[in-house]
Amino acid sequence: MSTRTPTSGVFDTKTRPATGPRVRNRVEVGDDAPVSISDRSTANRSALNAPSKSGSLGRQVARHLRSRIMQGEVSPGARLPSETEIAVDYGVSRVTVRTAITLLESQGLVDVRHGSGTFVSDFGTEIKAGIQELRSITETIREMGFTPSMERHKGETRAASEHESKRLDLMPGEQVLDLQRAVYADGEVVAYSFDVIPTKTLDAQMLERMGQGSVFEVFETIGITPARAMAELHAVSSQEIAWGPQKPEQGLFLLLDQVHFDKDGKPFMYSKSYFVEGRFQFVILRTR
Amino acid sequence: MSTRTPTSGVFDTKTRPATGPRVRNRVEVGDDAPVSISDRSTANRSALNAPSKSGSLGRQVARHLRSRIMQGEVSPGARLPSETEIAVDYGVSRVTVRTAITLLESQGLVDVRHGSGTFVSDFGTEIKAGIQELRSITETIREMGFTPSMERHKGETRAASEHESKRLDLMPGEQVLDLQRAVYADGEVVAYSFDVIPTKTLDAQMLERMGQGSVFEVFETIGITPARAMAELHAVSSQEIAWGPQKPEQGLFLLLDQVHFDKDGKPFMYSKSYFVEGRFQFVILRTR
DNA sequence: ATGATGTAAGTCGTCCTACAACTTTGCCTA
DNA sequence: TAGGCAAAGTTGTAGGACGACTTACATCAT
Repeated sequence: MSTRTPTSGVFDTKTRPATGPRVRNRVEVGDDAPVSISDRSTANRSALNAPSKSGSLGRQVARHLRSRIMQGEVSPGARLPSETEIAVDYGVSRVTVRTAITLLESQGLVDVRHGSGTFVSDFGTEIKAGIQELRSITETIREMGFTPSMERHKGETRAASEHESKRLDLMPGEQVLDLQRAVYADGEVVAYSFDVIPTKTLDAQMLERMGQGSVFEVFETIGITPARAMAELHAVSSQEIAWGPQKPEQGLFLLLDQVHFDKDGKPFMYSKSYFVEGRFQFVILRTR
Repeated sequence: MSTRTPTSGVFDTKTRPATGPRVRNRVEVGDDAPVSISDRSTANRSALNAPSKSGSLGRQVARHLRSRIMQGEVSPGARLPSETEIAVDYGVSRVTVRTAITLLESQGLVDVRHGSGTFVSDFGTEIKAGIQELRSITETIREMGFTPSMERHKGETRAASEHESKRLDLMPGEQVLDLQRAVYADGEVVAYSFDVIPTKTLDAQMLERMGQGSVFEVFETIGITPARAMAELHAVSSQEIAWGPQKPEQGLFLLLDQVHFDKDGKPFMYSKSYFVEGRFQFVILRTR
């Protein structure tokens, strides 16, 4: 933020130096700042190696920028560094930065204005609980600042129903793991989760681990990366869904009925998540 | 449904080998076809002028490609023409095509595979009723293949409530138009819509027109373009919402509680849309 | 015949350079 | 003082080039 005007004023004949209006501290890149790999200017380049080396460079940069924004490094409404600066910073081309920013913009996280700059969306950071980002329930709860936990109510293998077979693209009668769990946030029930997982590609050990932690983590270990989910939304009023002492009185739920696909487009899980109305805020950012 | 047949699809007007080396038995458009507006090779260039000249070139191309895909010009699973071909076809640079395709990919409409091509997502075309695309209810109904209509139940100006003032960023007690309408699809009620619109920037004539057709169209005429909407989802069970002969028995609704913003981030409408459960299918494509 | 292998063409990913279009701001002029 | 001009900074688009990846096909060894 050091505001240093190029006061060198080398040439003041009669017309003022051709200094630009904006007083921003430019870095004078072109002249005396050769691009060195170990240079401070490419500080963020290495940061891409650590956790997020999957996907194209553009996606990696997008992920990294996203996390920086989410952590509040740039406050909502504020301007990001210019595309050129970011490019130098990460040691990539401006094209790559642009694809990254295009992604962030389509997520509603930033707001690109031609001729002016790229700005952090005013409510972009509130979308943490957004549905459109594909992440597990526990992940979402954690990002909202609560402590997630789960209680297994049921976990057995059985034959898939006709409806499930259709959704999961299975042969009739194939075996599936039927997992029923209650999801807690800070000790309060927020959802009841019903997962159906084909057992074909799983061994007994995997099945056991499914019940404990995050189902997605187990899938990761066997090379299945969730890529997309097709979700239907419904309002449900029923007493047949919940259980336990915290069973909600009115039995009103928001149902997320979804099929999960891996990166090859193969369905690998069918889940119905009944969110207790009022205890979990769903937010969607709709864009053009 | 999701039987992944690598369909040789109905995409190009010409036939095309599935994938691979593709010995270029095609028409060799790019070479001897100087960019002429009336030329066949740039047939789609002019198509951009008609209805969708707003936004950057990349967005225009994205919109046009999107509509082509939605109309079934390219069947799900089939490959799109290469980026270079599309670029020639539209008379734009490959950079522009890439930004367009990046947008479509982030919407889950297509699936880009490095070294192979860009493919129409297997379920992308089923997302017509998707929430994340910002469009009016009537628009959505029309895209689903039904005929939309509306019946105004109430339309009066009054002072904004505290809750509404907060959402719309108004001074306490400012005047708003309270619009209550029933939304029909092929003659069947699918939703009850409650819109609240600040009257500050509207004259009497506008207010009258709001009640008739699409509210968004009226906004368009005064230069307000909806850009984003922040929506909350809720399950609601109540007998106080609906009216008329088609009032649903069980009173179960999916509530879309949303604030609409223009391109400058100013809120201009607050609306609660109660969708009758079971009559309207909400689909969300969740991506990483 | 069969299977492995190399090769070539096609396609997306990234880079570079340059310029156009737009926005902001200061300064100058009228 | 009000208005307009100009320059710098920013994003948008263009064109060319090359690398990385995928796939079909020809070739070769077995």
